[in-house]
Amino acid sequence: MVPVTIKDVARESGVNVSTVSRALNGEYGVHAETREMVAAVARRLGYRPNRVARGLVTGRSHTLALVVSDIRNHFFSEVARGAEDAAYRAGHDLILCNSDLDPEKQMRYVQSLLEKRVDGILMNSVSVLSRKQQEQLASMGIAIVLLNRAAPRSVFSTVCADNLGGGRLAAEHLLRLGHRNIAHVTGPRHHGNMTDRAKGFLRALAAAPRPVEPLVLYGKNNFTGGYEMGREILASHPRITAIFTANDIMAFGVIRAITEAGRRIPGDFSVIGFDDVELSSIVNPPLTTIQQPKYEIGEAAVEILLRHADPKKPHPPEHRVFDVRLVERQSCMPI
Amino acid sequence: MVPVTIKDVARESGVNVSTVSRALNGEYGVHAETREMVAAVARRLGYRPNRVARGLVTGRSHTLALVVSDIRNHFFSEVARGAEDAAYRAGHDLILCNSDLDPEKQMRYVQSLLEKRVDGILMNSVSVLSRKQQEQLASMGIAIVLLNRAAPRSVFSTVCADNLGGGRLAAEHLLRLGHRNIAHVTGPRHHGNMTDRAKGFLRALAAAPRPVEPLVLYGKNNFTGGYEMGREILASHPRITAIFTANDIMAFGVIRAITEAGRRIPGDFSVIGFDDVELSSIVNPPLTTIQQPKYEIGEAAVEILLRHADPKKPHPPEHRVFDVRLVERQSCMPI
DNA sequence: CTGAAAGCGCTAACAG
DNA sequence: CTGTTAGCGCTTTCAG
Repeated sequence: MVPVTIKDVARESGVNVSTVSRALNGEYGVHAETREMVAAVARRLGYRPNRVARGLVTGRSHTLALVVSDIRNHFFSEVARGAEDAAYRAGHDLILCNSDLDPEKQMRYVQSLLEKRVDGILMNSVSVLSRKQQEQLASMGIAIVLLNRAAPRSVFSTVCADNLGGGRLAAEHLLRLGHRNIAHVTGPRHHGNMTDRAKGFLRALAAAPRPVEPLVLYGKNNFTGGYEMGREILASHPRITAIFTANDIMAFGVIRAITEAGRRIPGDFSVIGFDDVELSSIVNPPLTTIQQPKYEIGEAAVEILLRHADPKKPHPPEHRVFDVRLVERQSCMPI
Repeated sequence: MVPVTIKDVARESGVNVSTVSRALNGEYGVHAETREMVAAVARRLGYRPNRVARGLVTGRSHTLALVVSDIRNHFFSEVARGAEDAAYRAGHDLILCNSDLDPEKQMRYVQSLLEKRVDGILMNSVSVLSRKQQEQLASMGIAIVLLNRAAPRSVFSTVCADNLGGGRLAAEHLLRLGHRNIAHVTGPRHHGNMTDRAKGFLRALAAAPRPVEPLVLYGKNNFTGGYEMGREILASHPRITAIFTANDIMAFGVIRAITEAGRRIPGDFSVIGFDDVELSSIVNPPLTTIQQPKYEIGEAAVEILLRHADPKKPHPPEHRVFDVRLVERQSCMPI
């Protein structure tokens, strides 16, 4: 129960602790026999190196952290899985933090992670933070990768999907189907990713041969928000025939509002979402949506993080953007 | 960039490091003035205590780990959120591990976590492990809480929902609606929780005034599994009017098979699930299901873990079972 | 190839 | 109330 240390192994095998250390870490300059003997003793004693102690001297904890708003959000659990797999492959652990997008909480987490000497932090978004907090973050001397759109001037590395392109894809699809009375249902203003989706969408609609100007509704970026905005469309905007929502969950809310009112999808309304959440293929009707590679985003973020984790050789920030694609299912039809 | 240590603070404030330590940790026996002075210096220098150094001497890392099969599973992301919140409140961090139910991988994780000196491990299930591996685990001298049914003889603490009772609730509901040709769609045999759900279900059906013996189908416990078994029911068991699935995702698969065949829910088939996943209220029709308190399970598991984390005062294993409840939505109707 | 020794940053007796 | 002194378990010069 009381853990066996490197000293015990040294004593038991009649060599010095430094030799044990070298032998076990496969360093150069240990006689093969010695190495094997030490290894045998270590195994016999059930020796487990104490990584905390090692971390203290090497300065590297082999631990990364993932700060998301809420792991229950399917997007983040996908990202988390990709990140954890990548971290695992590299021999690192991943600490999970839920910030609820609360700036205070997010900063507290970062402080605490810094005290734990994590090698790097993977963060949801930093847009809720004040300018000052962001500068503070940047000056902390820890590797940080952000999970949102590339801000070219940002000192942080970023990984995200091509939200702009995704918005465009959605617009082109609706246009192609002949819709001209179109609504865009999105989250709060200035929500980084969603803003880009809206921007790509609006631009593509404006660039059409016969430009269309959609109705844009802002609300909560969840099921309830979608539901509420769906009801508003039903009540006040009778000409709308197609709706693009900034994420799938909002689409589900919109769909609920519509079907509840006895209207049909895609018969009366075409709706297209964004994300391609697991359940998008399961709902009825299956949702046409823009897919973004969530797992790969998590993986890539960790890979970048690891590349930047060594404070001795600084890298310039990297910005990686993943392509998205249209997944046609059954929630859209020609006008 | 080079971190400031307790020594720097000591030098700068003209006291000994031990005084700094005491002052900053709010221990007894430090002159109020001294404490404030030290605190001021620490703040000015931007001192951040190095927790790994502290952990080395105190023997406590203030880190817990959560080993689940896959965080993308909604059940686990709920549990993870509850666990993380509880850990955060207690000043602990949570390391996330995905085992894919692979015994080797699971044991490797545990080894690695042990080397990191985590204070406790919260684990999915241990049933995939061999008897020998389980004993090994138990003898490692680390606090472990399991997320599955209470095995009274188990040396591990456990937290789970009342799966037996949940199965019973489902049976009673279907019986109450007048169904007598009933199927149970479940996962692989010997899947701990699901086995209990089946058991509770079968018992309640057998205990009815006019006992009914259901058709029981085993398959993959995911959407595809549900879909396949749904098709089998359609093809080979024409008399079935009600289906209880061992989880919601399988219910979605069953529903898909049924609606795809042009049959209606709840008109032709009543279906009831288990879990009350977020999207159960979103699908069409909204799914009647047995709700288990996922978030609370995660919370409780961490609380127990923390209680057991101090190796100096051992506790006997705790077994906590959470009540479940029937959530009536629109996927069931009287025969 | 191996041992001795220093020290990572911090806490915890033990004196004073 | 505060300073001195040992380490925690490990890696890493530096000698030998």
